Amino acid sequence: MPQHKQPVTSAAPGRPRSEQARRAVLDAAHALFDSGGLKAATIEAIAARAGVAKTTIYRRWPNRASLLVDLLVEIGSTAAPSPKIGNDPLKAIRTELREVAVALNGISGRLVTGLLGEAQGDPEVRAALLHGLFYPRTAATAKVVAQAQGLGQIRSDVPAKLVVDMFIGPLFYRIMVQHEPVTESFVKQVIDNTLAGLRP
Amino acid sequence: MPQHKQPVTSAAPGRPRSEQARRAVLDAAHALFDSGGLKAATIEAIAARAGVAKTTIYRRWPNRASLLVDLLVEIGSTAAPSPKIGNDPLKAIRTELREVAVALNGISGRLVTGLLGEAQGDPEVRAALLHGLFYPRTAATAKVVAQAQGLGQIRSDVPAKLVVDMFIGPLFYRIMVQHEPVTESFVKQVIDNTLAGLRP
DNA sequence: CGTATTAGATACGCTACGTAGCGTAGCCAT
DNA sequence: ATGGCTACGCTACGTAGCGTATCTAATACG
Repeated sequence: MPQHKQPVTSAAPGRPRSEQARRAVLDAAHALFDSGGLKAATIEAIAARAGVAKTTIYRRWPNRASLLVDLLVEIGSTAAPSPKIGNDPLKAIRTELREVAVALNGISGRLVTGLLGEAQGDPEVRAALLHGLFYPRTAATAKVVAQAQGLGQIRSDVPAKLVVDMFIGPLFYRIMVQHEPVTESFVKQVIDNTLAGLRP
Repeated sequence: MPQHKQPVTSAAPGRPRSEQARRAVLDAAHALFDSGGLKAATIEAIAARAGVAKTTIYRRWPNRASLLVDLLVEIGSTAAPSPKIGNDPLKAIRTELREVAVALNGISGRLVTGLLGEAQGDPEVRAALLHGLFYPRTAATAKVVAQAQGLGQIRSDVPAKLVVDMFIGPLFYRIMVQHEPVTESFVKQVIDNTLAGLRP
């Protein structure tokens, strides 16, 4: 390991990046999206509001979508932390889905919807969304499902990924299309009726 | 009924709108979206390709999204016709969902995703999508579900709309996020496992 | 110090939007 | 036929936002 003097986080030469600038940008983006939706959160508006030059933004993010993905991941991970491993997987799943529903009903839902739209034409945005948000969360939930399968609470011949999508899909669908609201009772019914078909 | 001479569709004064122009526009939009995705289907590109003036487009549609919604409704209604009422509702549901999956895997899926994204900031686009696509289709499917409930194939205490969303949701979710493909086997598994929890 | 890099501030070229005005084309009623 | 009305294609315009280039000042390290 030829790493004599350098600490693991070797300080880069030159002026370091201002964490304050980064925060100001993300906060400004958050506020703008909150009040005016996706199309209000332009790079120029964000820069103006954050008191930051456009170039500072472009030094950190290649485009608007990447910035908003970062924002989404930040919001999403605080709003709905990964499910904790307990001794009652089914209960953990219920809690998790309720939290996801709450998050989706908030800013995250609109943001995800908008970004997924933009991701259609931009593979990098799609990749950022998948790796930053969907893969980690799906994996975490799938883990709990697998745990439930180990305890014989869910049939083991059904792929965990499928189960996760059966749970999340209906919530997501309603959030995206907005034809019906995602209420607590809706979440409960989806869980109950889905679980009924998955018991051994 | 004071409508002596006039036919029901009284001819408007002035030069009538060219149906040919309309077709050319929609076809051009279709082709452009097909090859280059949402961001390739700009108004200017569509106008150029259709051999039509930009103003002609703006005379008919208030913005790009409305145009594309019209296109989507056109594609969607031909690609996946409304489910036919047969004497085996469960089979009809399976057929319907398979067709929806095929349509979503094609152009419609990308188009819907993109438009739903744009619909976030534009209530009119959202309304157009709901009334042009989602409401009619959901209602048609819900009807078949209700029929199945009448025959005792599906529990009657579960709202038909909920059942529809439990079926469609997972497909839609995968199409939107693209974390996993929507295969025939996936559709079958969703249907089987969902139905298992909905039987009386 | 010298060097490297970021920060802020403009300015720039580009694309696309949506609008306006012009002259022409087509349909109807007089 | 003619006049009224509207759609059509064309061109040009002003605006918004993107992403880049260029400059000076600030901030770290050796």
